[in-house]
Amino acid sequence: MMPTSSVLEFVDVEGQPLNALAPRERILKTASDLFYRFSIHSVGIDRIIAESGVAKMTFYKHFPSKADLIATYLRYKTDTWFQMLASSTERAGLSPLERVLAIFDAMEEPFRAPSFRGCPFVKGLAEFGPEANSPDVQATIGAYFRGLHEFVASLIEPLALSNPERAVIQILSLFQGAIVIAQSTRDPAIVDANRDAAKVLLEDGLISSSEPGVRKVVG
Amino acid sequence: MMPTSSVLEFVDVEGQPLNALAPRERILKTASDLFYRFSIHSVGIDRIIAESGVAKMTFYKHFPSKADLIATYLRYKTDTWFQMLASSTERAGLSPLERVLAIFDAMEEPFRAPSFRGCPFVKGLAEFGPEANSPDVQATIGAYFRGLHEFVASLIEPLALSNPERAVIQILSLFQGAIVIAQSTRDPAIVDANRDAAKVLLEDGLISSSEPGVRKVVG
DNA sequence: CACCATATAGACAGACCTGTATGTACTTGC
DNA sequence: GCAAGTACATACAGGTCTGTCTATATGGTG
Repeated sequence: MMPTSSVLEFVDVEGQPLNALAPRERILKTASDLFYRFSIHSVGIDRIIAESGVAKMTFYKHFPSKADLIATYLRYKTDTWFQMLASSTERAGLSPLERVLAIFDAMEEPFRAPSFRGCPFVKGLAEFGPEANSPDVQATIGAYFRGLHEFVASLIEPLALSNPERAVIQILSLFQGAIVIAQSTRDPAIVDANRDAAKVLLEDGLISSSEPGVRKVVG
Repeated sequence: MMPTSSVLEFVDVEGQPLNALAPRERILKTASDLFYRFSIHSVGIDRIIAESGVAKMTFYKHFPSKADLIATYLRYKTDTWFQMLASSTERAGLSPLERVLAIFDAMEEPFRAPSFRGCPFVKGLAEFGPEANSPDVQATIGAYFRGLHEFVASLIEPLALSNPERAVIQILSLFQGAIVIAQSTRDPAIVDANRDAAKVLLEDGLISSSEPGVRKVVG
């Protein structure tokens, strides 16, 4: 299916009010907002249907079950988040080190948004842990964390550190930790603090190559 | 063992089978286990009552509402967790720097436990965020995060860093980040990695006094 | 023994949950 | 105009949720 245009061909404009979108997008946007603001278990199908202005049968035509909607919601969050990370890290003129640090810049804008409520995947894992019975949802969450790990690893690899895997989990910790701190204290200063911390760690001999000063480089 | 006494009156019998405990303790232990393993919203009162082998009226005599039980559960987790942190950081012979790093040692054992499911308060915040309608629960979660912040601040204060507040949130990030990483990857190596990262950061001129090489305390 | 606090057992109300069923209106292509 | 596809509106089934109710059993203390 094409994005929004398969049914209503004139609704190709982004940022339209909800009732101008095709039903499937209305449902997904409404669910995404409600799941993130509140939590997944505490938001029922009926509410999503009511707030998206859709009939119940229409909902179940597009999403066979609530679990299906949840997984779609998490994939949607994954896509948009990785796009933000990519656009931050792929800006022209960044050195390999700066590219790693750019993931912290990507957080700044979301943190300042009043609607910020933490990491959707940490929240998802809180509600759908190993003992849950929703393979689709759990797989989507797992895919995000693996994807993030690989993404950071790919950024760190060009630095040619002596212990890159260790650096990856340290940077990931600063990254995920920043989200938790920002969520609980609402202080965006954590972004600068952790970007600097990451810089120190990456430049430090502990995790970089044992000969300080030898950097493999790029421009 | 006294700090927990507000919640647990006669817990001198650790490790006893559930049915040897008083009803209130049976309820709290069962609820604690279920809330943490699954999630709070997905575990109903009926299940807690069934698994703790208690009558419904007995439950509502000890806990006026489910929200009351949840808040008590979180206070119980707060108490036990701060006790672990205290016992790790107050060991004899530790330098001020080592005391800060000791909070990472405290995580190691919980991480290796098969029952480890992440931070109960991050999970709690995922289910009872700012828009929830459970003041008691939200207050308990907020109290934990403030308490942890103050605890780390009190450990860092003796180091006499030039920007202690910045160091506090960096260490907190490594701490909370380690929990998230451990939860999603199940790799306890994150503990050593982040303890070392914290050491580097604390010893680095960036967050210690601005004249590199001049270290106020440490040791 | 009587008294009382505390426990168990289980029915019940009222709300909410997911998912299905029924029927109707609107648009589009032939 | 007609058939097919899509969406809307609403009722309903069957289950679960929290919290209340009644009735009964037990154990310690006077």
